[in-house]
Amino acid sequence: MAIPKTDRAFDALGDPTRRTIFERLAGGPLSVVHIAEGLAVSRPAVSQHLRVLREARLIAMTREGTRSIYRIDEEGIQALRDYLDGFWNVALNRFRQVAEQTQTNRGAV
Amino acid sequence: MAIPKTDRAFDALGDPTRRTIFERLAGGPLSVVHIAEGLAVSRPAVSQHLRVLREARLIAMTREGTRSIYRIDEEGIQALRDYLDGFWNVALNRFRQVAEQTQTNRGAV
DNA sequence: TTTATTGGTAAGTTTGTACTTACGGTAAGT
DNA sequence: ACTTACCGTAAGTACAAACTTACCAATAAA
Repeated sequence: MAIPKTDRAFDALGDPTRRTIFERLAGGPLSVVHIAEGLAVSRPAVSQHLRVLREARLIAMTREGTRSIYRIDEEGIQALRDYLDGFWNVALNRFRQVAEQTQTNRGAV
Repeated sequence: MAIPKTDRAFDALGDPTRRTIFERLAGGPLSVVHIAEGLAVSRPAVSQHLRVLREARLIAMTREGTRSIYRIDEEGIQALRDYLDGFWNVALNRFRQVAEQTQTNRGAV
C-alpha cells in the first residue's frame, strides 16, 4: 500500500546507467548527445533511459530546435522527497515503538 | 561519483517484491515465514530478497532460536536519508542556479 | 534543395535476475 | 532419539529489460 506513486522512481533509479544519467543532469541541463558522451552505452540506449526517467518524473525535457534538453524535474523530485520523508518518519517511529514492546510480544502477529 | 554507497539501496528497492517486504517490516519485526505469508512468491525467494535488503543496510536480522527475525535497519536508513537529503539539496540548488543563467548559455557543455 | 545534426522508435538479441524445486543444517518439541 | 518447524543455499529455468543496429522524422545549415 505504501510508496504508491513513487514506485516508478525506485524502478528508474534501480539501474546504474540511469543513476549516472540522473546524477549528470543534477549538474545542469544537457542535450542527449552530451548525456551520451562518455557513457558506455549507445545513444539510442540513452534515449530509452531518458524516457524511463521522464515517466518517473525525475527529469523533464524541452525541445530547442533539433535538440532535446533534459533537466532535473524540480517538482517531481520534491514530491518524491516529501513522500520519502513521511515514509521514513513513519517507519522509524514504528520501529521505536515496537522496540519497546519487544520484551513481551515476540516473533510478531 | 554521487550516490556512492547507496547504490545497493536503490537496486534493492527497485524490485516491487522487495519494496513490499520492506514496507511490511516498517510495521514491525517479523520472522521469515510471517514475511512470506501472503506474498505471491515462495519462501526461498523471500530469503533471497531478504539478503539483498540486508546487504543494502535497509533491514537487519537477529536470530531467536530457529527463527530469523528481520527488522528495519535504523542506522542504515538514517544514513541513506541523510545522504539523499544532501543530494536533493545540491541537485535542486544547482537547478535553480542554472535556471537563471539559461538565458545566456544554451545547450550546455 | 540538398546535406548534416539531432534524437526518437522498431525489431531482435543477450544478459541479468527473480523465481522454482530440491536439499541440508540447526534448534525446539515429543 | 526421533520428529517437526524454520530458514538458508544450490542449481537450473524463465522472463523482463537493457542493449544493439537499422531506420526515419524534423530542424538547421550549406
